[in-house]
Amino acid sequence: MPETAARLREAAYALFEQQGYAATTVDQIAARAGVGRSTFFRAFGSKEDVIFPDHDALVARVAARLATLGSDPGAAPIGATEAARIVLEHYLAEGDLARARYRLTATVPTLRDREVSSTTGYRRLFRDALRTWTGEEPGDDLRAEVIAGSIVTAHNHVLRRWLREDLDDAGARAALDRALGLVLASVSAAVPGGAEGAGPGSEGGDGTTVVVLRSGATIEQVLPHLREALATDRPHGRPSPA
Amino acid sequence: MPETAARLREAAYALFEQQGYAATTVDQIAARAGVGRSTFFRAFGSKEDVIFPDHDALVARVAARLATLGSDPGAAPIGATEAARIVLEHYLAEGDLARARYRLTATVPTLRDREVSSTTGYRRLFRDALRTWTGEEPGDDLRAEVIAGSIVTAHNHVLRRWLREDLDDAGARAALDRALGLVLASVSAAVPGGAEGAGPGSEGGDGTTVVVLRSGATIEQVLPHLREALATDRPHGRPSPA
DNA sequence: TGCGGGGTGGTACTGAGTACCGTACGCTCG
DNA sequence: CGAGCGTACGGTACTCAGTACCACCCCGCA
Repeated sequence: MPETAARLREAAYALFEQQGYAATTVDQIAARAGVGRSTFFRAFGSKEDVIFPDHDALVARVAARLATLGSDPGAAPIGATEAARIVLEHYLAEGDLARARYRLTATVPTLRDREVSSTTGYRRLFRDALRTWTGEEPGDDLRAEVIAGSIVTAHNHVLRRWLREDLDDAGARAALDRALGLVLASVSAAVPGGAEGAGPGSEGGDGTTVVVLRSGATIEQVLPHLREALATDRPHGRPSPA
Repeated sequence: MPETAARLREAAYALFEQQGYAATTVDQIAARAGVGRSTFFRAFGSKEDVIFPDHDALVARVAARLATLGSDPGAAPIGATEAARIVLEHYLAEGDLARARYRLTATVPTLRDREVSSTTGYRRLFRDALRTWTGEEPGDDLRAEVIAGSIVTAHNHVLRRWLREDLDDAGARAALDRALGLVLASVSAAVPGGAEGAGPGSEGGDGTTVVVLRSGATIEQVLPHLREALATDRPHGRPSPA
């Protein structure tokens, strides 16, 4: 926002693209911006922060959107989709600046790590918001975590394609809708819509788990393959396509 | 493995728990271990590396397991499950050391970021291994990315509960099976063709797939639960603990 | 004119990480 | 036995990010 910070950011990006991130010192950035070194660290807390400026504000906006989910379980998928779109729209609005940042983060391991770890914040946000949907308790919220992670993954997948210019703005918006639709559809099956308890018959003490991936066949069709799988003496059975 | 590195690691953990991570200098660690500062940086590339030592070796083992997936599409879920188990077993074998590391990473933001970004390696590994399963191309592999992320999330969820001592070793193993079963079940529906195609008796055109995660039970024990699961008219079956 | 506060520049310091050199120990080959 | 040689170690010196602190200047305001 302030004039000085804008000049510093501009100088930093120019030097990074020209000499590389590691080879550029904070002194050089400050000198190019015509300010002192102290001023740089006042405007941005660190050398990395000059690349990820308004990140916190964006997180806050997503949090605000997710906070409106409240109690209505049906609102979760819609709200999550809109929250993800907030992030995408932010990058679209940044335009070339976002793509310049991508070129940097794709190259410099330090910056890539920084960006990756920043996604954790979004994961936590979505997980907490989705817990009321999945009906889980904090600390035992596997479904919420998985769904949250899938949403973030789907968003980042689309975003990355836009950053690489595989997609234009409209294409990215459409792709995000499709991606989130795919994720939420495949994941909704695991959400207790009617909120039933455990699966049928949880008395098994030996830890055997049978997962039916796609039903529709009769027992008679499945049985021989199941028998074969259970007959193996290997600790883990093989999948039995039927 | 080397004697010197072990002493350094021991000294580092002792000082970190005593004074905190930031307040401990590399000089102090080296002095306590009775070696010079140069030796520390020769053994570990950085102050953080002393906490995450054999990470690369673990990644390599997972990669090796996933590399055996090859072309058989039905092997993907089992192979992924076993690959995730490799990681869990590694932490279980570490025991108290892993929990000491967790206490550190839970406290120090820098270390937490480091650990988070390290999960990216696993995500990439699983994604690449799963691409043949999902039948996607590099760069347009949304499903593979989502499934890979879900597997990693599920694993980390269980691992975290074990680190917090919510679970003992056996409980963690069982929880990982259940968690991965849940994830793979809800996600396999989105895989085109699922696991059908190869394997014994691919006459079932509807793509029903039964995965036995841990055998040991007889058919008679499993059958009633399986019948119940197949009787549901929902498109995707739920995991059926038996 | 005097006074206070925010943005600024400058100086000095700590500590991580790197480069380099000298050295000691152990090995093999002549 | 000694000469060479590679490896691990210790020490020194340097760069640079990040922090703390202080002096300054400009501005509005009384």
